[in-house]
Amino acid sequence: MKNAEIAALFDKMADALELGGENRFRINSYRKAARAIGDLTEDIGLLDQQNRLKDIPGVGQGHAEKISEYLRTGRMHRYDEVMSGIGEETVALMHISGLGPKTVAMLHKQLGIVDVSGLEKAIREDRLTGLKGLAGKKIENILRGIEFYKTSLERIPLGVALPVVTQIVEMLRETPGVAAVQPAGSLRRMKETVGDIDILAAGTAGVKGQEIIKSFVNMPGVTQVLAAGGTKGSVRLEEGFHEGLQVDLRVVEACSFGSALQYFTGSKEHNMRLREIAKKNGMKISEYGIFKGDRKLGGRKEEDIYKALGMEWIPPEMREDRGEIAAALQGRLPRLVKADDIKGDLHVHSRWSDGVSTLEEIAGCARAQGYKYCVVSDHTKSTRIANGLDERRLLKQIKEIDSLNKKLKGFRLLKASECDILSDGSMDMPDEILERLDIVLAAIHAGFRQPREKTTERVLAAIRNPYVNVIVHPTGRLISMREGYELDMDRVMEACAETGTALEINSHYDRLDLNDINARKAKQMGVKVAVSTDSHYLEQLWQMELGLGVARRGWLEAGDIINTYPLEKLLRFCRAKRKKKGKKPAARR
DNA sequence: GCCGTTTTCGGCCCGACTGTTTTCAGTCG
Repeated sequence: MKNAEIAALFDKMADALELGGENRFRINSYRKAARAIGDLTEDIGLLDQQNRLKDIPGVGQGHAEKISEYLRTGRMHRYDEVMSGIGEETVALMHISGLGPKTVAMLHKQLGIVDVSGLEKAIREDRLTGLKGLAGKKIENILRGIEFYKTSLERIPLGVALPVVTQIVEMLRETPGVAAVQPAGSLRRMKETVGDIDILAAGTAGVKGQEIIKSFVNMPGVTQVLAAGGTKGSVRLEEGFHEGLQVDLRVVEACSFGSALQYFTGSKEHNMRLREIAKKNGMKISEYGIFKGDRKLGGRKEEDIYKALGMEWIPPEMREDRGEIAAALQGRLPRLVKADDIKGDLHVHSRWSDGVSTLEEIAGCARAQGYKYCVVSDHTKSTRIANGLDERRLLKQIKEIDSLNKKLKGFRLLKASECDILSDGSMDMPDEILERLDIVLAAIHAGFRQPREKTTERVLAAIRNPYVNVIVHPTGRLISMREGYELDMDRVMEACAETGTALEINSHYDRLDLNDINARKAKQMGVKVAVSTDSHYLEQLWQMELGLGVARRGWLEAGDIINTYPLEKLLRFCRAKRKKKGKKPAARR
């Protein structure tokens, strides 16, 4: 799949064009195309073969030709053209906070600066002073930007940012004069990683925004104040919170809290689309409200904005301009799954393998969480490093769970296994043992570097096993650490739909696997999903929240998710596949 | 460079903050 590669090329071309002072709408068309290509679940090569490149939103004749050319020849002459005379490192300078296209272009032209080290040297030699718009403070800011750029290029996993935000929000709630506080931005949209944190606050009557901003930038943990005006404060945090993490606070009047929340939640693409619609209807949206002429139609609540535009309120997780606006206009938004729809966790490890808790502790904690059941799914023997169970130990665990269940009323521990899919596609446990389990999870834990075709066949073999109910962490990716294994997701999902096998959204903050795009694809292909935490200690059970975020970003409803089912229905789902045993699945295409 | 209830040309979101300026440009989200 060349999708990511091509998306990156379009992004780089957009940067280079911006640097060249190109028409901003043209630049935007490259960015839009880059994003749409990055979001594709289909192989862009396949789309090209089927002459469907122009079906991609934002890809017209011109972009389609560039993509085709690249797929055919491995080159894109437009790329070479826009990058001629300018290096990738120079283009990357624009990503330094405080530097934009104008300044980088000027530095390049007047001082011949082409990369970060050249820029640092020029600053040391004081060669920037005297250039138009550059003086003491500005240069100081650029230096700080360079420092930050060098230390932290990566976005932070949602699961790391969320606890930090909770802490800051609590601190703000206790600040005198604060009437309301709410996280916004990509964090509120539950995006898997966040670049910075946006928080919105409203003051009580008579309190000046400046006072709230002042307490915000003076809170403990702040190492650097980037801005401190009357409506906006921006800081970086020290280690302990998360070194270098940027947090922005906006303060608005209560009468604009909803419109500001809508605005600062984004995404940018979603908001741009809304504003287009507003404009067509003679309205205007800003963070202060929605207006027709001088008349304010609303802004106190977020719903006001959507209502004025004739649509339902759209849940934050859906606001990515992926069709949610059309759905809202037609009143066809899905009723997204909610936390209290979840009846149990389908993937938890005990101390029998590499977890730390006993069976009793897991049962107690899951029950306290309000769950009706919980799956104990320890590793199998091939995963030696995790103390995987062999047949004898698994049989022993089954016995223990049976006897424990007799003592539990209104709650059940489910007997299970996170069984390895071996490199030849066979299972790490014989069918006679799997048959004794309530539910069987299957996973790849080794042999990541197999070619796409081989890995796909391996997973398909597991899906065809009549006892396997869920393929867990299906792509094996670790966020910003490891790409997943190569897998033909179309064939995997077809086979899942056909056999009644579910795919997991693994909620561990490093995984979130399936991701949002694949989760939505699963639904479209009629595949059921399991949202589970893969907890190894009980303090991780909260991460269900992260997996639910992914599910909601994938437009999933309770009915799409098997652990919203009551116990009996879940067990029926698992047994149904066994009954199909003997029926040969259709030959692969 | 894309797109079409504005339809093959003329649009394409909007405002705040900073640091520089002497009325505003650049950057950011």
